[in-house]
Amino acid sequence: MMLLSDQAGAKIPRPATLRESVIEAIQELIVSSQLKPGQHLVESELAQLLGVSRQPVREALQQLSGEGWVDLHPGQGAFVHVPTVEEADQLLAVRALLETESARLAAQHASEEGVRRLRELCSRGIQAVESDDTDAAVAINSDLHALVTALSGNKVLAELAAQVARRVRWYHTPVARQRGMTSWREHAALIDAIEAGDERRAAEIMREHTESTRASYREQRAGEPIEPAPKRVRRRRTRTSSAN
Amino acid sequence: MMLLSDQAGAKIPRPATLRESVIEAIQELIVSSQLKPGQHLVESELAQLLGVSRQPVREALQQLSGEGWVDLHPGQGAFVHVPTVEEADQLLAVRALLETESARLAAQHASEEGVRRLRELCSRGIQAVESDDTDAAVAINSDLHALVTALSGNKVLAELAAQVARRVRWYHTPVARQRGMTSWREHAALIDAIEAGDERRAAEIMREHTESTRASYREQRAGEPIEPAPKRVRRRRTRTSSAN
DNA sequence: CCACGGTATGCTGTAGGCAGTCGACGAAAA
DNA sequence: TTTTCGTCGACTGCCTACAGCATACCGTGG
Repeated sequence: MMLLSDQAGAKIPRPATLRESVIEAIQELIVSSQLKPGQHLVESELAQLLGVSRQPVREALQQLSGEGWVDLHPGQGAFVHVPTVEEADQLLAVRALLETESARLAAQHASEEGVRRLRELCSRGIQAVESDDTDAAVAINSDLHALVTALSGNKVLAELAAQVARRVRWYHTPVARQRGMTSWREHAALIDAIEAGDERRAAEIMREHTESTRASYREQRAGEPIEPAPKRVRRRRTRTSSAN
Repeated sequence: MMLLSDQAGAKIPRPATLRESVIEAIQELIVSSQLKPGQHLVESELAQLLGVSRQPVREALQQLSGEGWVDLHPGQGAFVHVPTVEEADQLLAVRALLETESARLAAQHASEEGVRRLRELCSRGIQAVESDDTDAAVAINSDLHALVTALSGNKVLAELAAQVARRVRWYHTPVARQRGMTSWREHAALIDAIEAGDERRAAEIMREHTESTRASYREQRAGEPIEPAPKRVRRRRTRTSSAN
């Protein structure tokens, strides 16, 4: 009987509700800048674009609003959230805080199995950097941080950290690519500390690690004040609606 | 012209969208235990109960799921989240973390005006305790903590803290009432530290303050293992639907 | 008596449609 | 020319309706 479903974590790629698909699609459109900050998101347009009805789009927009991707103005609709430099810094500060605590707890609770998986990810990350595969490096970096939060044993903390991390990635994806190999040396040191159960050191390393990311963001923000003035405005009504 | 709308914060009591009203209504039903943990929330029933259509209810449930009040199981519907002792502890830990950092930042940035408002709340809280008005005391306590997070100057942090605080309140409303006057002495000390700009002391006081709440929760949890075994199950189908 | 498959039912997920509302545009008045 | 009011258009918010699915019931066979 129980032959099936024993394979833990081997969940069938659920047909996933349309809502979830739409959420991911819109997130993708936002991070890829196809939807620009401040832009008015018209439900019917998105619906048509994605080939679904308005309802899943509505629900997706609301969920995205809950995670800070879009701003919902009652009676007016949804607008892509305009990332402020200030807000990005605050986000990075919160991330630093959450991940530092995660590292501390991970040092307390991490199992050998967990440490093994950390090392696995770390070596794969270094490999990716050496072969200049920055995309992979960034992805593995995220996985590693996510694993640290998971190993903290505090699910609430892990979930919050994950949410913040997602937003951070949108705000300054390019920055993450800059620190290169240095970052992975810090990762290795972090794992050592976790394995040794040295919570103080683990926390300190993670703190410096995340704060240096924050500093690196602050440095580069001089060059690009993000966007000039993306005023939130309902899209002008198409005068001559001939050309669609 | 600009005569109106100068009065800051005097926003017209919006007719509020149905969705928001429904969200608050369901939250109220949950905290008041009219909807029990693990219970299957049928959209059409809630809709009828609240006198609205299914759509606002759906949207409300999804938003509530995002904030951890209900769990959404695709294809099965929404279930009231079952609060675990373990999870409550984790939530309190996260709250302690967020508020400690808030206190530290507040000590750095708080204005005189802010400190004044803190003292105002503190004295009102003491007054409430002295007149045995626990409800008011709890409310003022929340306001005070919220104000501290606001004074941190980090909006992201404040928002996260607020979200966590809301959930905490559901998990152990009764506990908060126990610590009485002690809690308010700690508040006063905290405000002193913030006014003095002593971030280290402010953080330490807040840490002890929130951690003692956590400890107080842990102590009392021996008596009531919350609920026996509220299995998540779809409600049985009504055999004879005669009696509607 | 237990196990298994068929059937019915209630629910969710999605679509389409209607009314209310908000903003923009343009004309009239100062 | 500048300000104010009326009108129009489009979009959101909500409701109703339908299809698909997962579960519970129940008869039949071992």
